[in-house]
Amino acid sequence: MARNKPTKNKQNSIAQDIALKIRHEQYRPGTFLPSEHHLCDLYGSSRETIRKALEQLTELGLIQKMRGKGSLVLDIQRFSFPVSGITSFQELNKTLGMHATTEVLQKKNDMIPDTLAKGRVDSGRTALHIERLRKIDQVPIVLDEDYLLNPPISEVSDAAAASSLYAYFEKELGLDISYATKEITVEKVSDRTASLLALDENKLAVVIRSMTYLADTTPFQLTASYHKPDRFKFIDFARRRKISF
Amino acid sequence: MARNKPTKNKQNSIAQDIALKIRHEQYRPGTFLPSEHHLCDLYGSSRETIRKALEQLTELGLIQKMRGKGSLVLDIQRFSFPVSGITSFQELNKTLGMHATTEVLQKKNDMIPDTLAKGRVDSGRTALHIERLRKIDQVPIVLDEDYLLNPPISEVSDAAAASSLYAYFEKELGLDISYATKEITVEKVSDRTASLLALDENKLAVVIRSMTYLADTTPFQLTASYHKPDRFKFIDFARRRKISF
DNA sequence: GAGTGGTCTAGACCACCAT
DNA sequence: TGGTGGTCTAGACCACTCC
Repeated sequence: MARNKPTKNKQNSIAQDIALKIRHEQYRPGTFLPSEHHLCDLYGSSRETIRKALEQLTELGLIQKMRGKGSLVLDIQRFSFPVSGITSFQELNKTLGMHATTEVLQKKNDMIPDTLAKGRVDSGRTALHIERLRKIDQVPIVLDEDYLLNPPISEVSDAAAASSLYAYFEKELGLDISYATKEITVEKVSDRTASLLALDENKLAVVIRSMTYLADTTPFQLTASYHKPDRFKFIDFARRRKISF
Repeated sequence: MARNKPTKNKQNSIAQDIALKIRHEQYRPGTFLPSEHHLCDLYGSSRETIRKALEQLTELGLIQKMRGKGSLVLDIQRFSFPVSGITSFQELNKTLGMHATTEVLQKKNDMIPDTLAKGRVDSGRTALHIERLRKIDQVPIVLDEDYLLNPPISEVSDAAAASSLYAYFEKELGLDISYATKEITVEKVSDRTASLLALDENKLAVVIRSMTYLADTTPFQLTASYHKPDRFKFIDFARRRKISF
C-alpha cells in the first residue's frame, strides 16, 4: 500500500496552478505575472511562499524574474519543452500527444550487467529485467532495458510494464522516486538490438544509461535505453549556476 | 574553475563554502552535514538562509536531505560529475583536468543559419561567427560554431576566442548570462565538418544546438557543437519534479 | 515616489527519526 | 523524548525600474 502520498503543500499547489494558467494561456508569453504582492492576496499566502512557487517555475524555464519589473512568462514552444529530468516515456507520450505503443519482450530475473551497475550496485546481483520496445506509428524507436532491484521491487504486472512503471512505483508501491544520474553516448550495439530497432549496417544507437534512486538514496532502477539515431532528440533547458563545485 | 557570478549574498557564499568542503572531503560522502540549526550558528544566519543554500546543493546533486535524519553527502564520482547545465568547454577542461587545445578557424560576420535561429532571432541577421576546433591529445573532438549577436556583443579578441568566451562575456563585458535551451541530435554532417573531425564514412556526428539568453531574456549566443560520436559523453543529474507543466 | 523583485530574519508548528 | 528537516508566516531593508 502507498506509504508516501504526494506532498500537498501550498507552494507546490501554487506553482502547479500558475503553470496550468501559463499552459492554458491565461498568462501569456511576453506578459508579466501578477506581482508577488498581488499573488499573495490571490492565494492568501506569504510572500516567501509565493517566491518558492515562482522559483520552481523559474527552474522549469516557464518564467524569468526581472528585478523592478516582474515575472515575465517565457515563450515555450510546445514541442521544445524540456525532455530532460526524470520523465517516463509514458508521461512524455501523454504530454506531447504522441501515439505510441509499448511491447513487452521479456520480463524475468537476470544478472545486472556491469555497464549498468558501475560499481554502485553489487555486481552479480539479480534483478527483474524488463525489456520493452517502443513504437510510434508501428516504427520501432526505442528499446528499453530495465533492471529493477529487489528490494524494493519484487514483482511487476504485465499491465504495469506495458503502461507505466513509474505510475506503478509511485502510486501502487508508494515509492518516493527522487533523483537519477544519466549518461548519453553513441555506440555500436549488438546484432539483436540493431535488428529490433531496424538499424543501418553501422548499428549505431544512442544509448542512455541511467540509475534512479529513491529519497533514501537507495538505487532501485537501472536502465539502458537504445534509441534509433535518426529519431533521437534530447531537449533541455538549463540555468547558469551561481555556485560551482 | 571559472566563477559564475560573484557570490555577493549570504546564501550563495554558504552554498559555495559547503560545496568546497565536500569537494575537499572535509564533508565526506555517506556522512551527514551539520544540522541546519548547527549551520545557523556556524554561519551566523537564519535557518531559511541555510535552507536556501542547501537547496542549491540538493539541485546540484551534492546532498540528499532526509527528514528526521539530516543532509547526507552523496557520492559524486569525479568523472561522472554533471556536464549538463550551462558550462563552457574551458570550464570543463579545467574541472576535469583535461589537456585540451582550442584552434580558432574563423572569426567573421556571417548570416545566422535558420537551423540555429529557429524563428526566435531575425533570420537574415548577421552575427559574429566564430569557428573553433577542440582537440584533446592532438585529436579533434569537437567543432564549435558560435554566432554572437550584436548587440550585445560587438567584438571578441583572438585571445578571448582561444581561451574562454564565457569568462570574457561575464567578466569583461559584464553580461548576465542566465539560461539556455539546447537540443541534442545525431546527424549526417557536411563533408567539411566530417573532414575536420576525421569522421567515418557515414559522417555521423552528435550535434548540440543551443541558444543562450541574458537575464533580460535577450538571446546573445547561438551555437552548434559537432561532436565525434565515439568520444561523446553527456552526463546529467536530474531530480524528479514535483509539478508538471 | 510608487511599485517591483532580492535577501534575510526570528519565530512558529508540523512530521519524521532515533533512543 | 529530543533532534532533525519541511513548511509557512509577517516583517524588514535593499536595489532596481518606471514615471
